[in-house]
Amino acid sequence: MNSRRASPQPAGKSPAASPSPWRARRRDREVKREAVIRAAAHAFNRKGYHNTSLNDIAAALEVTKPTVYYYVTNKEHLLFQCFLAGIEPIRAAFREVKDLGLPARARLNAVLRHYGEAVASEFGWCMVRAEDQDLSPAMSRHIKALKSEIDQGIRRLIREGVQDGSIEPCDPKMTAFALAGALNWIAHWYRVDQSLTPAEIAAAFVAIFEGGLRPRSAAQVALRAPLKRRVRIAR
Amino acid sequence: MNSRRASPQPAGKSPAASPSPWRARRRDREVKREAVIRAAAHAFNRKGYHNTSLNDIAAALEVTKPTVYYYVTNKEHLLFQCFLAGIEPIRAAFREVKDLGLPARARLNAVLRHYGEAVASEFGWCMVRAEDQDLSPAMSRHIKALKSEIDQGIRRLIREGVQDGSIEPCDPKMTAFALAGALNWIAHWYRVDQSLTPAEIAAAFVAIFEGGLRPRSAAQVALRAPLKRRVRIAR
DNA sequence: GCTCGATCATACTCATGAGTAGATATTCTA
DNA sequence: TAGAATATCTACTCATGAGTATGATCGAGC
Repeated sequence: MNSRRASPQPAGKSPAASPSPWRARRRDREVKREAVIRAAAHAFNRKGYHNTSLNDIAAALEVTKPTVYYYVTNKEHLLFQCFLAGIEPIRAAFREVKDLGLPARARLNAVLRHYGEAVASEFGWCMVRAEDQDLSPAMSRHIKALKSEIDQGIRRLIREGVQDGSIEPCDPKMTAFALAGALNWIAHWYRVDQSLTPAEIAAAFVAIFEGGLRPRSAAQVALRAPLKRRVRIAR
Repeated sequence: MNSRRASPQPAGKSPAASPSPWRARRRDREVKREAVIRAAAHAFNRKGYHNTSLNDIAAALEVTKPTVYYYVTNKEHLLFQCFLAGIEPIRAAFREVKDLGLPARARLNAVLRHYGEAVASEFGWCMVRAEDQDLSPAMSRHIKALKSEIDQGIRRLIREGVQDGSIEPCDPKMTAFALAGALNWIAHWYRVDQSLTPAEIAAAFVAIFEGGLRPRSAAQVALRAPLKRRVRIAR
């Protein structure tokens, strides 16, 4: 669509040389573009996608609608950008944790903590709530693929955990749904209840997932080798 | 608005006598009204609230828009009716379980099972996704109150469980958020993945909540005695 | 000072969808 | 069978919001 920027080398200049006057301009433009995306995320967060008009977003930035369209191609792309901003930290968490040599449950917990924080972030709503229903088929496929990547990553960690004995045997699919669901839901209530930080919430949730509701007695935990958490009955 | 039904006694007839020919008529009307609500729930389910027009709903019923308006006052009320239909079984579950003399965890599990089934039901989407953002302030308050009632009910069961020793000590608020969130999220994926029945899913989730991810050895499960003081040393 | 491209505003178009006014058809009762 | 409810349709109004055509402005380089 927008092809103005298609040829960044004005032909005839030395290619690799000087970042040239554009660099600054570009950065400037990029900064504004990001401001638009942040403003959109904020508005979507508060009022929902459908109840937010591009006029609203423009007004929040103290510009007019065509200005917004100067930076993004349309509303759907705007949502998509918010989605990407929200999901990227989660993908990063998977990469980060990959080669740490930890047992799978520890890796899973680390990922879930990042996941929870991402959902409670500015872009959490957009990430969690970008629905097929609101999107063109192409965009829907794209988003679904990214979501699925996360889902599969969680399932894989669960499977690995069951194999290395750090996770109680369970159905990886259902368990992944339960974990992700609980965390996703944070986006629905965090807005109104900010008594905890995202990190605290994520940590609390991970603790709940780990232990489960059923009370556990002290003795047994010890006999699982590599674990450090202890429980004691104080009579 | 619609005041045709305002004076059911045509003045001059004996008031308390004969249920009169109206009864049948009324039932008929009620049947159609429910059909409208079901059709709406179905459409909301598939395409979301904002992407469903009343024309769509009318078309699904093979009538026209004004006919739909003959049975419901507006789109928002329609969503509200769907919400009520979805949430009622959950409220019923609380009542049902109340005087059963079970330990709190068993009562909680029963409620959660019903909860999960409700979310996976036809009206699950509407119940879970009826957002303040889409509703008038009055309606929003009403829905929030009903949702809060459920939330408080779950928290109460958790607290009772911690007291009677059937539930591991935990923060009731966070735990309730985690449980409800995981179950609510079913509404997002059940549509596309129907490999399990709602009851099976609910049961699987409850099992996950109970046990947690941390492996537990076989022996210990048996020794859950009535009441003991337990202290957990975390980290 | 002039030109050119980047940026932004004014003032539209156009489609969609909620909700309604005012017929018309149907059915039940007297 | 007249007439009164009841039920449904045709044909609108009206507001909103996405997206655009077009022109003004501003700053950098010559």
